[in-house]
Amino acid sequence: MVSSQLAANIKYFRKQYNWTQQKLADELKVSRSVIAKWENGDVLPDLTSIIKLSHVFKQSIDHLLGLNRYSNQFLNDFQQFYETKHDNGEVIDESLLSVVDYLIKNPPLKEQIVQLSQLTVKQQRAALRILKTTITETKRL
Amino acid sequence: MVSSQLAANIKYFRKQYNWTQQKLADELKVSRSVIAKWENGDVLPDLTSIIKLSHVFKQSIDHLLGLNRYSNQFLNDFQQFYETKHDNGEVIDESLLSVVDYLIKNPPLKEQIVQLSQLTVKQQRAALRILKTTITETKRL
DNA sequence: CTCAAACGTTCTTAATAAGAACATTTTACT
DNA sequence: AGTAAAATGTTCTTATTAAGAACGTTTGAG
Repeated sequence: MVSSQLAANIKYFRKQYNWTQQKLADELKVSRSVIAKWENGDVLPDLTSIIKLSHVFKQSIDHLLGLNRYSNQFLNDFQQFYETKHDNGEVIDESLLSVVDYLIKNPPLKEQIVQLSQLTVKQQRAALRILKTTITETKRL
Repeated sequence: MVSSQLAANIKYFRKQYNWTQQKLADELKVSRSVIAKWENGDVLPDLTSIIKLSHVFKQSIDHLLGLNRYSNQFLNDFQQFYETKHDNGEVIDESLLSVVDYLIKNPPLKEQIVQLSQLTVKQQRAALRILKTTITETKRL
């Protein structure tokens, strides 16, 4: 009940990699049966295993646990820093801060944005439309 | 040995809040003695307690554990700035700030990322794959 | 210097994760 | 559909280890 997402996420990410439970067990150096138990929510992985999971799946632990909160400490620092860089009165809005935090936890997404920024303006607009539709449709499911 | 930082961080954040071990224990609803053991690295908090710690201290779990995988490239001034705030040597990745600049100039994209972040992890992964494919294909034209 | 609050340690108990072995389900192939 | 093999789920036992209580030690304000 700590994190019902964890079980599902382990299974999900394992499948993303096309791994069997045995393969994942080998990666983490644990028995296969315990993987089954993690994925079924019978047992919570101990901290060592959670850290290993976050490594092999390249996910932040918070993400793995399905906790999408962010570090206010970091955001405060970022805001402070950013304001000193743009002390001409440019305003940062709240959502930018949460987006930044989100991107930090999702390097693959950040990388795509880098790629996106290198397209032509026209291509960027097209890609944005597709993204928007994708998200809208996903939410309707 | 999992994370020697955790012990120090618990103590550090507790002191930031000017809390006694007893106060923290009350917040987490655990005994005070176990807090002492956490802070001295004698014992690792279980997952439930770790999640609670990340809540009361408003820190991401990765941050609390002292795991920072975005460690190699950091924009120099932000790194300096950040290091003066946290002298524990944690880092953020370099392309982040340029991405931020890009997002500031593209509020619609920023808004889509906000939307994206509110989907389930699974949906996020799916959407990201679509975005990735979109960009890759666009570049081939 | 004192004593009270904060913190550290030891010992025991309880909780729970790990692994092995066995059972079931799913998949691939005919 | 039928079958064998691979993949996954479950049970039971053992071992690990965290939690709490009680006691000991340090620290700091006066």
